[in-house]
Amino acid sequence: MFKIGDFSKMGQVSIRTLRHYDELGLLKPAQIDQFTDYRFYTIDQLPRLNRILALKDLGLSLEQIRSVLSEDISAEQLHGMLMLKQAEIEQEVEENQRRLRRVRARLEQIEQEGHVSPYEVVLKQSPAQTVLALHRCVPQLDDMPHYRHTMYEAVYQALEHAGLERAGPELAIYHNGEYTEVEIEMEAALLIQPPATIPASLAPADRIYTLPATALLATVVHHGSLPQVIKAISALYAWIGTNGYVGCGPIREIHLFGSELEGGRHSQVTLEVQVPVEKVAY
Amino acid sequence: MFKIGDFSKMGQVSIRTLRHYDELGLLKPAQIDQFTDYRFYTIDQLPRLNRILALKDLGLSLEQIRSVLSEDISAEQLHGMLMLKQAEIEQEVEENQRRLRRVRARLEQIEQEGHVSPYEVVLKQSPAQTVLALHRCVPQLDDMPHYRHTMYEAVYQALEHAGLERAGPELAIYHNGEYTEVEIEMEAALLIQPPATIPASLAPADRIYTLPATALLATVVHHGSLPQVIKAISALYAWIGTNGYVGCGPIREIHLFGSELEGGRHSQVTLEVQVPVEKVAY
DNA sequence: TTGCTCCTCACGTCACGTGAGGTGGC
DNA sequence: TTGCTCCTCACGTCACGTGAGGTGGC
Repeated sequence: MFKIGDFSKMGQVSIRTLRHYDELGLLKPAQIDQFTDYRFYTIDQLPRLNRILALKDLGLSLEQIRSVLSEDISAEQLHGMLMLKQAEIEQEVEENQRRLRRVRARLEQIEQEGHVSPYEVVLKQSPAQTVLALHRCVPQLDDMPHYRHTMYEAVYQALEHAGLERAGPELAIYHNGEYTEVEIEMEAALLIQPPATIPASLAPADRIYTLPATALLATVVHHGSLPQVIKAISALYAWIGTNGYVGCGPIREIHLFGSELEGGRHSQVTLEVQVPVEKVAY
Repeated sequence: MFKIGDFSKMGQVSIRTLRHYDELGLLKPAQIDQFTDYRFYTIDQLPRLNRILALKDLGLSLEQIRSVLSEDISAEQLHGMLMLKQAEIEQEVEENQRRLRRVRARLEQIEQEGHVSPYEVVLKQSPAQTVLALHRCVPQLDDMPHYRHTMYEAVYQALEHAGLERAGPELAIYHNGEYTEVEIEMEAALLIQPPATIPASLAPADRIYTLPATALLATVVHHGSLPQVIKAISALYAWIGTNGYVGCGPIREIHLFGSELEGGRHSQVTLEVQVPVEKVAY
C-alpha cells in the first residue's frame, strides 16, 4: 500500500493527476482511510495507471480511455478508435505543415521587404453569382478613370432598362491573364438576382452571366486610393506563389465602399480583390 | 456602417467572435448606439479584422495579436515571434509524427494478435543508481528458481555483513544480449546508498557498482506469475522495434512486490522490466 | 402581433496546475 | 513545536459556442 505521493512517483505523474483520475472514476485508490480520507494505492494498480498514460499518449481523451478500460470494448472497437485517431493526427500534421508554410512565407516577406506587409490574404469560398456586366477594352492605363466611370453609368442604365433586381455591390473583372498597361480587357458589373428570363433589351456589349462557384478564392482587402490597388494585387500574387497556389481565373474587384460614381478623385475606397486559386501539385 | 450581423458575414466570422474581440479590445466597433448598445462597424475595419484572422491563422494567441496590432512592435520583433512560432510548430509536427508511429504500432499489434496486449510500455529516465550485486551463471532455465532464491539470500547476507544501507527494491539484471534458456548470466542485486568506501569484506562474486543514468528507458510492468514475465519482455521488445528504438543495455527487472524470499511458489509478483534504449537512426 | 436582429450575463469546454485553508503523524 | 504529507474546495486556462432571458424595429 502506497500513499498518493509515493504512488505518483512510481507512475511519474503528479498527485493532482491521480486525484483527477480518482474523481473521474478512471483509477480509484485500492483503499481510502475513512478518518483521514487518505488515498492508498497498491502496486498492482500501476499497470492500470500505465494503460491510462499510454492511451493518453496516443491522443485519446480521458472519456475515451474510460470506455476502453471499462472492458465493454472489443479489440475491433479499439482498432476502430485508433484508426480514427490516426486519421485525425494525419490531418493535424497536414494542417500544421500548411501553417508552417504560411509562417515561412511571412518570414520571407519580412526579410525581403524589411517591413510588414499591410495586406492580409484570406482564403474564402464563394457561391455562384449572377452578374450584369459590360465588357470593354481599355486602350491605356491613363484612360482607365474615364472608361470606368462611363462603364458603370452604362451598366446602371442597363440595369434599370432591363428591370433587373440588384443583389449586391459593384464589381470589376479583369480578363488579361497578366499585368498589362495597354488593352486592358475589363468588365464593369453588378451583382443581380438571377432573372427568370434574359431580357431582350440589352445592348450588345452588355451580358448577363453567372460567375461559377469557387471552392478556393484568395482575397485581400484594399483600403486607400484606387490606383494603389495594384499594390494589393501584387501582394496577393506574391502570397499565392509562396503559399503553393496558382491563380486559375480572372481577378475580381468587389466594391465594398458603395459606388464608383460617388466620391471625388481623391476619395478613399475599400475594395476586395479576389482571385480563384488552386493548390499547385508538388 | 454595418450591424454586427452583416459585418460578421463580410469577415466570415461569428457574431460571438466579433463581440469577443470587442471585449478584448482587439477590434472595437466604430460606433456603439448609446441607447440600444448596438455595435456598428465600418468597411475600413475589415482590413484589421483580416489582420487578426491572418495572425491567428499563423498560430498566434489573441494576446500576442494585440501586441502586434498595437503598433509598438517592430518588424524585427514580429520576425522573432514568427521564428519562435515556426520552431513550435515544427516541434508539434514531430511530436505528432511520433504519436502517429505509436498509434500505428498499436494498430499493427491488434491486427497481428487479434487482441489487445495487456502490457503498456512507458518511457522513463533513471538517475545513476548504486547496487550491491551478486553475479552467477544459471546453467538452465529449470535451475532458475533455486538459483534466484539462494542468490538473493546471499546478497542480503552480504548487505548485512558489509554494513551497507539499503536504498531501494531488489532487482535482477540479465546480461545475455539475447533470449536464451541456458547459461543465463544474471545478477541479483539490491539498491543501496553509495558507500563512502568499498568494504573489504565482500565475497568474490559480489560487487558494488553504479548503474549509469539513462536518458531513455523503455519499461513495462508485469503483474502475475514470475515465469510469465517472459511475455512482458517480449512485448517490450516488440514495442521497441515497431517504435523505432533499439535496446542498448542489459535488461533490469525491478521487484515492486517486496522480496523474492517471501511468498510461495504460486504467488503473484509485480515487477517492472526495464531496457535502456536509443532512437535508431533512420 | 409575429419574426428578426441585437443585447448582456454566464456556464461549458479539457486535463489538470495552482493556491487557499486546514488536518494528522513524526 | 516544526516540517511533511495529505485533504477538500475552487479558480484559472483559451477562444469562443451555446443557451437563457430580454429588448427595439419592420
